[in-house]
Amino acid sequence: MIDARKSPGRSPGRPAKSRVDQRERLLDVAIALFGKQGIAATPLSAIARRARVTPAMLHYYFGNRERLLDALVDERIVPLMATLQGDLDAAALAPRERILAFVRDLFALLAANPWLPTLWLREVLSEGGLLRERLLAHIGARIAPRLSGTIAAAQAEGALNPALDPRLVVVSLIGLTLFPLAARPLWTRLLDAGDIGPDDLARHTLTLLEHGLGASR
Amino acid sequence: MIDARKSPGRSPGRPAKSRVDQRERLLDVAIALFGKQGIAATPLSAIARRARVTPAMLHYYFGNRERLLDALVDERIVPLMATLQGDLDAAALAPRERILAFVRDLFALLAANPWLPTLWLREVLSEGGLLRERLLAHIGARIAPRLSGTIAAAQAEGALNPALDPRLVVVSLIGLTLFPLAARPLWTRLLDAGDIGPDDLARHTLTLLEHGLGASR
Amino acid sequence: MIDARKSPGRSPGRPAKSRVDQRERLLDVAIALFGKQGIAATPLSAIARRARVTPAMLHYYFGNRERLLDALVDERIVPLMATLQGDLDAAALAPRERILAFVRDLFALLAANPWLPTLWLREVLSEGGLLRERLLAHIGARIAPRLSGTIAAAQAEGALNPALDPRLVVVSLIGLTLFPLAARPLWTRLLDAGDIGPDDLARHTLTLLEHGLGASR
Amino acid sequence: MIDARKSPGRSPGRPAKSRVDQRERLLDVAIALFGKQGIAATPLSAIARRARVTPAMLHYYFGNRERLLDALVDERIVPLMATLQGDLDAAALAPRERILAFVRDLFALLAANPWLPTLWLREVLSEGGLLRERLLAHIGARIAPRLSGTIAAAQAEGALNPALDPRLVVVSLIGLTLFPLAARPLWTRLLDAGDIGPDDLARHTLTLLEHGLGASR
DNA sequence: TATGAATGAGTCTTCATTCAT
DNA sequence: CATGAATGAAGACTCATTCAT
Repeated sequence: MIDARKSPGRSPGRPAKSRVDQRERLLDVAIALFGKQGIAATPLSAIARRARVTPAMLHYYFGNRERLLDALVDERIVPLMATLQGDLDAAALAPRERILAFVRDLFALLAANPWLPTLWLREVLSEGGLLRERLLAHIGARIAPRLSGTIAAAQAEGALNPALDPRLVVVSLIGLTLFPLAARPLWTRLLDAGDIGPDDLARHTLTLLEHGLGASR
Repeated sequence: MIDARKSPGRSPGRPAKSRVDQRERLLDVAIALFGKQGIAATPLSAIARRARVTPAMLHYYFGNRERLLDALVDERIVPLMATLQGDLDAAALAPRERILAFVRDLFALLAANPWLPTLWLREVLSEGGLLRERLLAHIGARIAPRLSGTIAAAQAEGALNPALDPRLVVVSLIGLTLFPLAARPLWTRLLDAGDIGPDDLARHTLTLLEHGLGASR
Repeated sequence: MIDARKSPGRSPGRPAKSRVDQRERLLDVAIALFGKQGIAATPLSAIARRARVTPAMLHYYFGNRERLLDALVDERIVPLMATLQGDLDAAALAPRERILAFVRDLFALLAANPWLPTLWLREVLSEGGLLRERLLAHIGARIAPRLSGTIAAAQAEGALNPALDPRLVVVSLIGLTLFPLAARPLWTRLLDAGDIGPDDLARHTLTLLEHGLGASR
Repeated sequence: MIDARKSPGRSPGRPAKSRVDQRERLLDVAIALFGKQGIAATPLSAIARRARVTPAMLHYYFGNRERLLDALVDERIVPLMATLQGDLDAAALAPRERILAFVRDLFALLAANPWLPTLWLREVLSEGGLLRERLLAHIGARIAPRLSGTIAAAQAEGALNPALDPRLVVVSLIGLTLFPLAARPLWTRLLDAGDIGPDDLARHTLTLLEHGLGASR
């Protein structure tokens, strides 16, 4: 399962404000703003203001802008991907089940971290995205091959239409999960869809995938 | 069908350099860079350098940054959308055919204008995107309602699984077209998929949609 | 007497637009704007826009900004001062009468050229004024000595309090004429004095000069 | 009485450099240059150069150009006006005495702050002056009505020629104080009046006000 | 005679970064 | 541990000026 993560709960009452806590808080603020406005459009001073510290303190904690991004990736984004990787490795499940678990957990992950879909779209998937190079190695090594491997296995088992290119199935999976969540504020407005929640979305996608991807019988 | 548009062919050798030509050339350069690096991350000086003019000249032609974006939207993006709108209006075709034509033309449009998918992802779909407000009205008025209307019509005809929410079908359509093209450089690298062209992608998506969206029989 | 000058009347119907006319028109516009906003705050482009020509044409007619100012001084301001000089030279009148004529004509001059008081205050009298050096020689040679000479003569005749320093009388004369007219928009607002016209002002000043503030006995 | 104010005396030798001191120093430099050259003609870079800091530091202390002007008005100009207001409120004095005290203090004030007369002429009294709106409210509320009220009271007491319009007396008072001081560098040169000091000027003006130009009988 | 195209220099402003305290 | 002071570099924009046509 996926845990919401968010800022590490500091039980009020304790003196709090340990060096580590402060650091986490700054990362929280940074990631929220980066997700909302994009990294290029978010100056350190904006993060500092929101966190009610001085810009100098961001340097104190992270050294410079680049290293703040490094920290963001290493401490906030990469850890989130462990679950997904786990789903794909779960040897106990049939390939088809593993894929469905992956999609379900991906939805949960994205819904639990609202900053993630937009950030990913803008800063990882888009050319010139500021987190791209930082994450490529990781995805390329741990997620992508496992995912396409699992899909190929499902096809071998007859659980998936063998005519489809497994690599394109990967692409489609992401396009049907990440994208709808990232664009949600938009289509909510545009299609008057305030009533559609992430769960409806997940269910819709799974239906679409199963009927679309299923061997025609 | 979709025409590539790009810069209006100036046969090299002729002096050319009319005011209009120059303007078009600057828009070409601007849109290419905006697509590649994002708008916020592209200073006017970068556009000027690429076009081998001074930044002052961009002001000469467009007044200011905002108005450059206005020009981009009005002269380059909005016109592209006429075809798509036409597909959805084609009263001669059955709803199901109209949807397929829309997807096919959308693919063609995105493939012919390589700057478009990323730009759209970053600057229209993402919160805080710099073209968002400029285009929302247009999409909301001309594309979105026609598209979901056509889908509903297809369902009424029994050509589409009536259990699906038409609004979510819209979202899925975009997620399966715009997104894969925008992210292509990425997954090409990640999945070692240099051999997959836009046509393969289009075919794959149409297959997926037909089997997924089809009435279950 | 003083003539209103303003732009040289081009009777509509004639082809007009001779080179000379155009030049005059540009000077009209320039002097009006300079008077209203100050010279430093008025770019050539503003003058051009108001005159419905291109900035390049201002260069065409005047060469550059400096020379436009030269033209303004030589062709518009210096000629206005001839009357005043004449008043002071009028040998037929007694000194006291010459002074009164000077004040009266100064008022008329300033009232007939509404741009003049502010322009003079800002650009001649204030340190760093942009017309200062251009006009100093002229005033120093033709107006100032004549004026203080006339005052001294009036004192010699017993028509003026001999205890007053004639040079300070000069200063006071200007302070009681130029200044009230330049600041009129302000005190009109501030003192709710919309009903006070230039004539009232002139009458008041002459009274004040002749009798001071004292109750008449 | 009026105190000279100027920059808060930092005895050279001590490190000083407190935030407040630096700020005051920058305001000193700014106000001096604005007085000398006019606000529109003084770029921040000129102030910075004179103060031997970078332009960025002006932004550090004041945020932007507008706010620098605000600070100037609030911290340097408005406080100066308290004395004048006090003079007019002094219930112990007869109206006539209050007016004389006002003129005397106004002279002292203007003489002690050499930047003030020109600045006021150019930036408050002239149309389009950059401090105009910022100060109008203040003058309109605190100075103007008290002054014309006091004048009317003096007339009621028979201490002032009742034929004069009190509002025009206000204007004349300013024209005989502010203007001569603002234009002093000019008439000093023009009338060869290097020997006339502010005190002579004050005395002259008071004489003139009380008796006019007329020979004493 | 007049101007469209173009630019260099300069202005205001923002921002990441440094450093002494 | 934290920050106030300060700055260099860069960005958007304005403007006087030039020049070929």
